[in-house]
Amino acid sequence: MFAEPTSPHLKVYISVVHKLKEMIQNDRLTSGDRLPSERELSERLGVGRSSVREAFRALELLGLIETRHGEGTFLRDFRDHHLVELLGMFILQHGQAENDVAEMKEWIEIAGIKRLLSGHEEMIKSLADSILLRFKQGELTSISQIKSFLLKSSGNQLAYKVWLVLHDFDKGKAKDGKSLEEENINKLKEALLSKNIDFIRSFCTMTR
Amino acid sequence: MFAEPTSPHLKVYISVVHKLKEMIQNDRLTSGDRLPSERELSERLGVGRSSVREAFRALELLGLIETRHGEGTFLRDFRDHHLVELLGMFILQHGQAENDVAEMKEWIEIAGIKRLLSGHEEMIKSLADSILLRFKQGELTSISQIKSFLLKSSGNQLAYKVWLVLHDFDKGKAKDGKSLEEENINKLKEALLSKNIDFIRSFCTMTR
DNA sequence: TTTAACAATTGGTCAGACCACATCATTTTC
DNA sequence: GAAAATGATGTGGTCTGACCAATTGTTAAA
Repeated sequence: MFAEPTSPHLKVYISVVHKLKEMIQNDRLTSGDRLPSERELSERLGVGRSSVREAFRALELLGLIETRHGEGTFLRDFRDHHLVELLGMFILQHGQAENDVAEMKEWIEIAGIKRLLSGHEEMIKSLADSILLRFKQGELTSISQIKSFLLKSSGNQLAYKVWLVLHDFDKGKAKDGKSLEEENINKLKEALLSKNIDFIRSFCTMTR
Repeated sequence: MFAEPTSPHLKVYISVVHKLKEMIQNDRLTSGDRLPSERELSERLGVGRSSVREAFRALELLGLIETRHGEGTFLRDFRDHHLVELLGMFILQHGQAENDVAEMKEWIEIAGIKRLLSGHEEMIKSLADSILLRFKQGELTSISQIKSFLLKSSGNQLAYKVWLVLHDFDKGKAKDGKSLEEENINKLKEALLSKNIDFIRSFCTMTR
């Protein structure tokens, strides 16, 4: 996955990262599962413990794994990643990146909802009802939460996950606190039923 | 920046990351500049070299720094970060429905090209000409390559990177070998100039 | 049964060794 | 004198072994 074109001397810690990746998918490990100990990995892979640690530390900084002193190393839920902080630390000083994030997030929102609208009439209706209900119950209180709900329901789980990541980055910049009246929800419901993409698009961009 | 609520025992390599960050800001270091050597940092910060290395390896995996054997460690352009690949590696691992990948890829293609078409007439024209020229020169030989070229030019570098990752995963499934005649390229050029989204959409889905 | 002490496992950190690579000054060679 | 071989030095790459600290499970004592 990473460039290793000219050099046949792939760094050991990188190879460990790759091995871990394989191990995770082969053994179907999911968040919370434990990874082998540093010493065991060191033996099994025939590399020094320090190399294993370099790989672990890198993944830990990313928030992809979690290490607990005396217990072991565990896989984390990807949603807990620290990329936000990390990139904020080093990247987001660069204005361009922020725009890219916001824009791409919007692309996913629109495309995802469009996909949703291509589904059965019944499904859309019950979804719209569900949104209204949840709003009244105080479960959905912001535009972002509604968008999240819609995307999760849209059927493309990958796009939903990516959206979550982008949303993390974008958060703070977007003004998501806008008053959300029942009026708006009803309009949204109508727009969904009538497949009024234009309104939906304006709804999605309400936060900026 | 990172959570260190209960534990007063901040891991050493994390503190090194922080020190590096300060160092970078205080000394106004930019991409290409050299960072102190591992041994020097180890002394200056009063920590073991292995801890410095753990911090360096983490930042290297992220693509924030670059390490050259025998030379030293250098700051990279933040825009080259490997974040997308890393996330892809772990988000896409769970046998994500291949359909999701292909679909999302398409979303990015369409949205990216739409964005492109909202640019200046001149730009679009020269871009179309450029594609035709490169095709004749044998530089662009497949539909994917053309899409890649278009997306890279579209302006959203983040979306382009994500597309590349998705393409990596999608590759092999798509039949990209379809005969690509100059005829097709000319039609694409026309479609770009006339902003014929429908044709472009069909062009993008030609590989499946 | 409950509690206390202990042993084993695991991560956290450091120090030192050795190799490979790059650079530059020095020396040798032509 | 110019070019090529040489070697010293600095740097990253990796491994090993040591020791500390946190956690857990086992065992022995109360």
